[in-house]
Formats: sequence, C-alpha cells, structure tokens
Amino acid sequence: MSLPHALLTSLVERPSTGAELARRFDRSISPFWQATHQQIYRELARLEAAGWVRSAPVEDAHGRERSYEVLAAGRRELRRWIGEREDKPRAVRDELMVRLRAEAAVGPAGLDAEIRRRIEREEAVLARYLEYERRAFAGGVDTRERRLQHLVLRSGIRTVALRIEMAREALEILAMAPSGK
Amino acid sequence: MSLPHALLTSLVERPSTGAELARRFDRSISPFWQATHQQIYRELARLEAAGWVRSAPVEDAHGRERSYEVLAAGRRELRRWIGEREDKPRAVRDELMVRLRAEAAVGPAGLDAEIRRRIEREEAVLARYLEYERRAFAGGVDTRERRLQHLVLRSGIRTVALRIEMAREALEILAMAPSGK
DNA sequence: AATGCCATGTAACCGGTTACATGATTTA
DNA sequence: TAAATCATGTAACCGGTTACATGGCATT
Repeated sequence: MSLPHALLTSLVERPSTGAELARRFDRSISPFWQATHQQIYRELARLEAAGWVRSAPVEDAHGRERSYEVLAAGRRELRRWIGEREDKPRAVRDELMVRLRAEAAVGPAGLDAEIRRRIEREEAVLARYLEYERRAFAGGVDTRERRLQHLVLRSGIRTVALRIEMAREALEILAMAPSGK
Repeated sequence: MSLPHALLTSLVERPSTGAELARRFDRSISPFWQATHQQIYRELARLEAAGWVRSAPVEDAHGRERSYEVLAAGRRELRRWIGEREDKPRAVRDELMVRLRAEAAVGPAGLDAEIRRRIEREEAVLARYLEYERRAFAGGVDTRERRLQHLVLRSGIRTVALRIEMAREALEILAMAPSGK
C-alpha cells in the first residue's frame, strides 16, 4: 500500500494540485510506482480525511483546482512508514515470462511479434529514463538526497535494460527450429 | 490476466490435482507469477466451466482430490493467447524504491534495517533459483523447449541479483551523514 | 479417541483499472 | 459560438489477498 506515501512524498517535495501531482508522479517515481488520476483524487480525499494533508482552492484559479499540502501529522506518518517492516514484499510478475513457458509447452505460436513490440516499447522507456538522468543528474550527484534519487532512477534504468536483454535472448531462441538443437 | 494460461501451461505439462498444481507452480513459474491455492481452485472451476479442462476424482484417492487435464479447446485457447497482443503490459512496482524517495525527501528514518531484511530474503530466493538451475539444467540445455525454460529461470536469477545489488548500493548511501557529500 | 495435517472450498475486502460525467477554460 | 481540452470526480468491476470453514486421513 504505497500510494498514499508516494503522494505524501511528492507533496512534501512541493505542494500541488491533483493534476500537477499526476504529472510530477510520472517524472519521478514512475519507474517503480504509477497511479491514474482517479486513484490520485480518491487517495488525496483519504489523506485529507486522515488529517495528513489539507487543501485549499487555488487563488487565481481557472477552474476547481485545489492545492494540497502536507501537515505535520502527514510528515510524521511518512517517517513512520519509511521505517515500517514490510512483511510480504510485492512479488515480481511478468506476463511475457508466462508466455515463454507456455510457448515451450505447446510449441511455436507467434510469440516473436509480441516480443518485438515489447522491445520497442521498453527501448522508448529506457530512452526516456536516460534523458531524465541526463537532465537531472548531469552536474554530478553530491548530496545524500540526490544520490538516493539517482539510485532509484538508475535502478529503473538497469531493470528496463535487463528486460530488453532477456527479450532479445528470447527472440534468438524462438528463431530456432522447433525440435532443433 | 495470466493466471488461467499459466495454469493451462502447467496442466499441459502434466495433469494434476489443485494442490499438486499449487506446488508445481511454485517450482516452475514462481519467479514471474504466483498464485495462492484459493486463486487456483477458483480459476480451475472457471477453466472447467469454459470447457478448457476437465476433472475427475482421483482413483485411489485419500480424500476429495480431483485431477485436471487440458482439453483440445484448452490447448487452442493457450496457443491463441500466446500470440495475442498485450496492450498494456503490467507496470513494474517496487515499494522499496518508493521508500527510498520518501527517505530522500524527509531525511533518515530507519530504512536501513528494512533493506537488510530485504537483502536476506532476496539472497534466500536467489539461492533457491540457483539450486533449481543446478538440478534442472546441469546436463546442458539442448532443445528449444529447455532453452526457453532455462531463459525464464535465468531471467529470474538476473532480476533478483539486480535487486540485491541495488539494495546494497542503497545501504551505502543511507550510511552517509544526512547533509554530507 | 484426540490431535494435527492436508485438500478443497466460501466469503469479504482492497488496490488498481476502466468507463463515464460534469463544469470550466481555451481554441478554432 | 462551437469544439476541443482540462481538472475533478463517480461508479462498476476484477484480480489478488486474507480469514475462515469443512471433512477426510495420518499420527499419537
């Protein structure tokens, strides 16, 4: 249940409206957490009900925009959660790997086209992450805070790169004749 | 929605009871898909209702054991699914990364203990995967089928190893003085 | 006979997803 | 002024998780 705390983190970094949060979310934690705008609005309402954030209409606003900021209780909650024991870490899931095993069991079934699409998609993601890295960490990484942020981004980069590498190997194997050695 | 097809794959490899499936699931696809016994029983009932598998009481059974086997329609469905276009691939999620960013935002909050627990857990998983690999692929990997199975396992190994490596780097950074460079 | 284990199952819940609505601003 | 866009929101659904139940077998 990381979404509320991911939102608190984003709001600690800078108070924002829901829509702005959705956009910033995408640029910071997106390699490892995601949320649709519906989730974000629902969760912001809960955070406010819990007394962890408070909202106010944006002054010279265009529409119904509301800006949220973290309260002291929210900061306390965030710090508490960071140190909390995670009993059952979320399991890794990757549908492509399930398909590869299925293909192994029943023989060639046109999986290669899907893998090529995946490689294209993941390469686009990788390029985006590398661009983030270039823009945000070009001048070096000097503080503890920046090192942590950089580590998260580098983890995302390494993870995507690994997925691409494995997909390429899968393509090579799939190209083999079904009963060939 | 990979669970039904992961089950079909397992059942194609060998007809089984629900409980045996749950155990074998754990040994084959566990790096990339998981299911509790409740999910498995629920899904088996659906597969049977769809006409993809059929079940019969186990002959000399101890209790209520039922054995499931894949029907021709189930095989067709599995092959269809393998080649199917995956529109929105499941996003990667990793709560530890969210915590690292939170820690970056609000300062030290005891995250290192949690990371050490994670490293221990992941190393146990890695050891298990390596043992699978030693037992199942020691004699070489000669056929296309075995190469695919091996690739899936190696992907699991590489993924876990990467997670351990990133966790170790995180520990090093967390050990820095909060405002130090 | 009592206890524990195992296979099978039911029920409730929850986070995440998808489809759709509404009122306002901006653009053509 | 009509059309497109944007921020905010409601509602339904679904896969996965958790808690609990039941009845048979094995062990003591």
